[in-house]
Parts: sequence; structure tokens; C-alpha cells
Amino acid sequence: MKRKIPSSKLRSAAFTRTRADHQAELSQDYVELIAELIDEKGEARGTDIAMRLGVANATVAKTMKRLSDQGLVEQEPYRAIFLTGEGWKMAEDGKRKHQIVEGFLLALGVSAETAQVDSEGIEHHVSAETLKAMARFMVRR
Amino acid sequence: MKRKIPSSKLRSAAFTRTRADHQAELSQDYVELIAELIDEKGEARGTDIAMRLGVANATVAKTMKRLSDQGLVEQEPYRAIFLTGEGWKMAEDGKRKHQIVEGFLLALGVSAETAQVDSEGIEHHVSAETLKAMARFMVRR
DNA sequence: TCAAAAGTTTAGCATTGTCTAAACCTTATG
DNA sequence: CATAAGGTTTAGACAATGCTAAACTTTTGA
Repeated sequence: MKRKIPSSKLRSAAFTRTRADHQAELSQDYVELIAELIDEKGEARGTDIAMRLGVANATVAKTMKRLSDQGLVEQEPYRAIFLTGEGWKMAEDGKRKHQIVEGFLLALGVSAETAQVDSEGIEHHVSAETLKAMARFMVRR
Repeated sequence: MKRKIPSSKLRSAAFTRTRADHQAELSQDYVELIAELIDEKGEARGTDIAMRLGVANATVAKTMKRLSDQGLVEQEPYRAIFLTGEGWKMAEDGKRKHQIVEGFLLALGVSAETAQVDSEGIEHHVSAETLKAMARFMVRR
């Protein structure tokens, strides 16, 4: 065989990533939204999260338990949800990525709506290298 | 309230997509790989798919059943897997998208490896509008 | 103040995608 | 041409994520 193995190795890696990191993606989405809500209103409540994300309350509660186990959020029963230090770090990381991707898409000439929607999806699949290239493009173009 | 609802509507739309379309993404990944294998070897066998994707044989078998129900692939028991007309259409669509995204990333200046890996992930989250902008960029830059 | 409304949690179920192990066909070889 | 090797399918389990309905707690307002 010649040069086919590297290619399939990469594909497998990319594919495996989609499996293993899907959970991380969800965590990031929740955590980012919680950070937004705290910034906006001072606290993040289950109902608000559920409404913004379009899921049922019960789903949010279950997810919060998981995020809590992962050390990303803190909460007392029947109280609002807050982020741990690690949670804030993740939220800020995500926000930064998000802003770069969204700004980049705008610079590329897509509409504001598309930039917003696409950047949500793309955000989780952009490596540090690509992110850097996007940032460079915005500065230099 | 002012201008906060549109934003949350968009977010919810983007988020919902991740749930409902995750399956479609998987289907596309499988279908694209099957097309590649057929091009390369004339047929796609379960084991090959499993190896390239890094999953177990059983997983492939189960997925093939689903793809078959969806009218994307055809197969006889214990035989290789082939694509239906619709399956080919999906594979070609995906390949086209993939090539645009990968080419775009290369044009942006990222390494070949990163372009390959990132384009796998990004491919499924790029709207027609963004795709067009990427194609334009490659031509004009 | 206390009952209704609003929010949260728990319980139980469905679906999806993955795995391992075992049973089952097909192909290749001695 | 019989059997071993190799692919494929099936069975059963599990984790993740979602849902609805019901129970429970907190807040609000008459």
C-alpha cells in the first residue's frame, strides 16, 4: 500500500472526534449560555436555559446534574445555577472562539443571520490553527 | 422586550439542528465513505467501513440497516454494500461541500492535515450561503 | 397568611449509537 | 471437498440525551 493509510487514519480520527466530543460540545453550549444569562440577568435559571435552548425543563435538570459532576457548574436544590472557575474558563474559551468564527464569516461577506447560525455549528470543529488563520484574515484583509 | 428574542430564536434553531441533524450527519459520513470505497475498490464491505471509521462491525451492520430503511443503500445479506440513486446524490453533495471547505481552508493558509481534519467537522455546519462565500474567496483571492 | 402560580426535581420511558460475544454464512486452501 | 479463516449478522447491554407526567418547593399576590 502507498499513501492511503494516513488518509484513513485522519478520517477515523475526525470521525471518532464527532462521537467522543459530542458530549463536550453540548456541555460547552450549555455553559456558554449559562454565562450569557448570568451576564444579562445576574443568574441562570433552569427555565430560561430550557426556553433558550428549546428543550424541556427536565432535560436541563438532568444536564445540570451532569455538568455538576463534571465540575463545571454549581447549584443548590431549587436555586439558580452558577459556573465554577472551570466553567467560566470553558465559557470564555467558547465565547472567544465563537466571536472569531462569527467575525470571520462576516468578514468573508455572509449575512449577519447566517454568520450567527453557522458559527454556532462551526465553532466546535475549528482547530487552533484554523482559528489563528481566521483571526489573521480579519486583521489583514 | 427589544431585540433579544430574535437572537434566542436563532440560537435555539442552531441548537435544535444539532439534535435532529446529528443522525443526518452520520448518514452522510457513512454514505460518503461508501462512495469512496466503491470508487477505490468497486465495492464497499462492512469490515472496510468499520476499519476506516474506527467502529465495530456490528455498528456498521446496524447503521446499514438504518441507511437501507432510509433508501440510501442497498444490500443483500452477506454481500457488499451499494448506494441507491439517492445515496449517490447525497455522497456527491457531501463530497462537493467537503472539497470546497477543504480547499478554502488551504487557501486560507492552514496546513494540509488541519484542512483535512477540520473540513470533516465543519462540512456539516456550513450553509449554502457560507459555502458560496468560500468558493468566491478561492476564486478571487 | 395561605392558596395559586411558577419553577424544579424525580421517575419512567424512548431512541440512538456504540460495544462484545456468539451464531451464522462465504471463501480459500490443503 | 471439507474445514479453517474471515466477514456478517444477531442478541443483549449500556450510556447519552431527549420527552411527559407527577411530586415537590418557592414565590407571589389577594
